[in-house]
Amino acid sequence: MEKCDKRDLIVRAALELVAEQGFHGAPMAMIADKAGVGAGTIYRYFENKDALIRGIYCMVEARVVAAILKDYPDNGPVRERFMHFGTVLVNYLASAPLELRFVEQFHNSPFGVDHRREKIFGKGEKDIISELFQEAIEQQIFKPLPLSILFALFFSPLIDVCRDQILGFINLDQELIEQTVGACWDAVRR
Amino acid sequence: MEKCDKRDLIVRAALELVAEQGFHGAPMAMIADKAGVGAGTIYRYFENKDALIRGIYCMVEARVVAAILKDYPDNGPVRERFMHFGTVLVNYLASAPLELRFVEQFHNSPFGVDHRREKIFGKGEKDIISELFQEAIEQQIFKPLPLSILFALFFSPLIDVCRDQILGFINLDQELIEQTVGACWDAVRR
Amino acid sequence: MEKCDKRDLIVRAALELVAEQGFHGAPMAMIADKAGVGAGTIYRYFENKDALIRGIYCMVEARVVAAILKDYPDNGPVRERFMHFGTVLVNYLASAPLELRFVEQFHNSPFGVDHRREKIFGKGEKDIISELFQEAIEQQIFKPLPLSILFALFFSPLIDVCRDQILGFINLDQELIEQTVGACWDAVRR
Amino acid sequence: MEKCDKRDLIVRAALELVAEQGFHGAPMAMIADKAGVGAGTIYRYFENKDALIRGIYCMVEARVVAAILKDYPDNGPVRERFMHFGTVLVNYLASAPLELRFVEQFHNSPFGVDHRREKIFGKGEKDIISELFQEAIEQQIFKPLPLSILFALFFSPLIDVCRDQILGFINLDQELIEQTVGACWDAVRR
DNA sequence: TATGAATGAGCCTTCATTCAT
DNA sequence: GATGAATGAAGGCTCATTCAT
Repeated sequence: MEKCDKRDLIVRAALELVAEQGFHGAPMAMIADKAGVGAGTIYRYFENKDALIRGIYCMVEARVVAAILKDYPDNGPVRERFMHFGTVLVNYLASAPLELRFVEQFHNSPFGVDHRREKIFGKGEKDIISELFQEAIEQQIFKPLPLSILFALFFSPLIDVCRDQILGFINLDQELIEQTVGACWDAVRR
Repeated sequence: MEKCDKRDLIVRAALELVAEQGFHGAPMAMIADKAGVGAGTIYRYFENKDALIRGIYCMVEARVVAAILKDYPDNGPVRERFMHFGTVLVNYLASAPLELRFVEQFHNSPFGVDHRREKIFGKGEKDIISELFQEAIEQQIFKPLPLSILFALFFSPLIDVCRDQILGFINLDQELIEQTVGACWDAVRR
Repeated sequence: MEKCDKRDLIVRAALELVAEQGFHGAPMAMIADKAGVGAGTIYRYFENKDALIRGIYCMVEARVVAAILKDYPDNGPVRERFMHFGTVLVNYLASAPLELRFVEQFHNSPFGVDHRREKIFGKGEKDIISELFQEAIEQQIFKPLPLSILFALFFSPLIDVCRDQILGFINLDQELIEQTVGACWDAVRR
Repeated sequence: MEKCDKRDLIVRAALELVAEQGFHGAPMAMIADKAGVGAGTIYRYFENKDALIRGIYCMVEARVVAAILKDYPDNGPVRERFMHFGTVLVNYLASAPLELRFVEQFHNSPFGVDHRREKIFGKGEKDIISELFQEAIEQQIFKPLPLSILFALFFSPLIDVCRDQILGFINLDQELIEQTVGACWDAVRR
């Protein structure tokens, strides 16, 4: 319990610092300080800073997936399920600035590329989202494009929009979110 | 001549290093080394590392814009002009891995946010692309969404796709490019 | 204990280097080396080089004041008290070459001017020496001159003499010291 | 002519920068800039930075001596001649902040010590001031103290007072100057 | 297990000096 | 003679990581 507790404190502190200040602004000592633990303690839970960063990413990813899958309309029509994905994703990220900023930092770094490579060429345990895309392609609901292009068409704009919302460049409301997700749907559907 | 020569060597070296190794992997000494100049020389051309990075970004941005505007069908129908933008952009970026990787590093950093803020809230000298978007909105060709959302819908997937191409995750050909750009068009058009 | 130990080692090393080689001749790395600590360790005890220098100065000043106040004839006649100040000061400084050289370096530097300004215009917590001067002025024992001029008349020659002694330009003994301090007394007294 | 002109420009620029910013604040490039010459040009007139500094000191010293000897009452009584030295010196230095600040920088540095050593133990070309001190000692007007102590008693306070005037810590007028020089006379006379 | 002082390699930047023009 | 771009050693400082307690 203790162990998990500290680990969590460390992760939270690092997440916040990286999100707000970038990797540069998150030295281990500062993370430890913010977490209220000794600097050396971090190394009990993570082999080194890279491992810590990757650990945080996994956690964030898991949370996002969990959010998306909550109330997921398993048996609804394809469009409804995609709209669910999109709106929940935007609602989640737009209200989780730290997670979003962190993820963006992560994606552009040696980490990001490796992680993406792993994901695409890796053992490929089927996840529910990929499956849904696959299904939509097979049912000829989606354009006959490679999976990763469809991913880009559907998710990239949403993440960008969340970032702009967080940075105060736009002001999302539910209607705007639905319109935007709808636009992404238009991009992928036949 | 000499002067331009050195400046250019420095820029190329820095671009390459940042693109391949990230900001972390591009210390000034290494940039100087790769450029074949003394470490101090960089500071004759750029006030400091930040200025160097920003300088490179501006150069890359200018090049991309130049590429996009080449053979731009000024008087063609809106859709044709957008397709031109999209395909030229993808062709350019997919064949310019260093520029693309650099730009992505740049966008996620204090630099990037500042730059974006400047662009959105700044003096706002009308650029040709914004004008085209504006026009398409007014003509009710585009969905009635904020400009920055339309930008995200149209450009984000394209850039993501270029990245995947460069990293070898997909294999673009002209047909695929056109289909992808077409999908982006579907996202923004009414 | 450990902490004080290292801090002290650093201070000693810096004092010695600055005294012997000037500020220029005392890079942080060399100080660390001489102190037998890592370069980074210095920054655990002092925010930066400036703070280190100022810290040393305060320490030296405190030591000098302590030396001067030892056996101070609180209730003796004014002249005796001044002679005490002068002779003890010279004896102390003439036997503390490092302190003296350091203080001289310090006085001529941005530090020195700031420190002097602070002292003269600052909150002005009354120190025992200023009080004694004030008393001597009020009792019309001293010439009616501004305090800082009296300070100069009494202390400047003494410090100069100490420096010459240390540099081997003269050879002080107790008699000479007393004669010199007596001369300074002649300068300030009516 | 040209040559002397440039040399002078360089000296003036360096004097000003060193006086105002200290040695740290006077890089060769900045001196060259302020002098309106090329950086390399300085090296035509001075072997290196040290030589430049020493050259400036010699110039300043010569000017001060010249000022002191102007209207020097060759045949006046000893006291009058000393009062002349003192008052002229203070008047000169108090109105020449750059020279004074420079000299103070110079004195506390490897330069200063070497220069002083040279002066005391050097070939010892008799200068007019030393001669006057010597004379006063022999006539038993002065206390029987070593020459360098008498120098310290007479000159140190005056220079200190000038510095305080320049830094705005006191406000000298002719009467105050005379009183102060008089006090210095009291220090050295029997 | 937890700590945090200590480390030292490495970073960005400055600047005295040189040398091709 | 004059220039100033180029150099690279050196400086102040940071920070991931270790280890004695």
